[in-house]
Amino acid sequence: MIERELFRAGTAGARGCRRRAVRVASAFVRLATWNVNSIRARADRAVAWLERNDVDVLALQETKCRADQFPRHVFEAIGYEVADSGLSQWNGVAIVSRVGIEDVEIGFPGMPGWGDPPAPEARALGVTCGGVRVWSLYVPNGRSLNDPHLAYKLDWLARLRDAGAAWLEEDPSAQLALVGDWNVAPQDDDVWDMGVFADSTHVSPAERTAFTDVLGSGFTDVVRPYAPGPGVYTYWDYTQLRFPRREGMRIDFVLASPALAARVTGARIDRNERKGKGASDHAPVVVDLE
DNA sequence: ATGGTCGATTATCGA
Repeated sequence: MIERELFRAGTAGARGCRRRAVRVASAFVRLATWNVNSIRARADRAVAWLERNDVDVLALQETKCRADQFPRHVFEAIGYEVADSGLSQWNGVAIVSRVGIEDVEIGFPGMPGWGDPPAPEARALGVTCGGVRVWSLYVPNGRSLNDPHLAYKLDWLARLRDAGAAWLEEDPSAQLALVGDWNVAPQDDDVWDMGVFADSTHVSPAERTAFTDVLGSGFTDVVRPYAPGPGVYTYWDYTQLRFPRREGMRIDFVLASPALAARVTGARIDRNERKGKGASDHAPVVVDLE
């Protein structure tokens, strides 16, 4: 981080200039994802968190606002660009970046829809930031094991796997990040008590297989090695005193392509951000790159 | 005690 501050401040000496030559190819170093549960309710908190944590690119989920309602100005005021999927009052995602945003794409190729508008494609937003393709994803909630929303969720994940495989086939050296709220707890340790989830979504074999299939198409969970369980979660229900009781779920993930995974130097889940009045029910997940 | 809490849109619904 010291090197990086020198680089940004332009105060590095001759030795720093050599570092700069190396750093040019690595346009950003800190990537995060956060289900904010309404960006309007959380704008001040999100801005304070960004500044405190020196984050370059932040993918947001559950923005819960139309494009015209997104509080762009508060992010632009601190030097971030904003891309917003903008179509849904409920399921929207966004990406804010201080290293620029290019090639904005709403919805991934083959992404299935659900019913009528508000547009289901708002669940996925792809942008390129500093040579890294970042997808902010809000995977559908299956609601319950017999609900047609679960079949939709499984289809959605299967199509995402297909898209991911196609991107990597086209360019095996691509730096791709699939980040967001996956609404899947892939391992038993990713919930506090499997007994509670016996007949619930998020832990069903079908959902876990769908998630694992995305990994199988060439992606890696780059956070788990730096934040191993058990007892490590990214979400705690507002009800039932779940957070103080440490009863949560690990359902937010950063999946990286091989070229991007090779750049990862660290990761953490910011559990502190779940504390206090005005918190989202999800914690931010942060990945450092070199 | 079969709820408990948020958020958005308006007495419910989704998470």
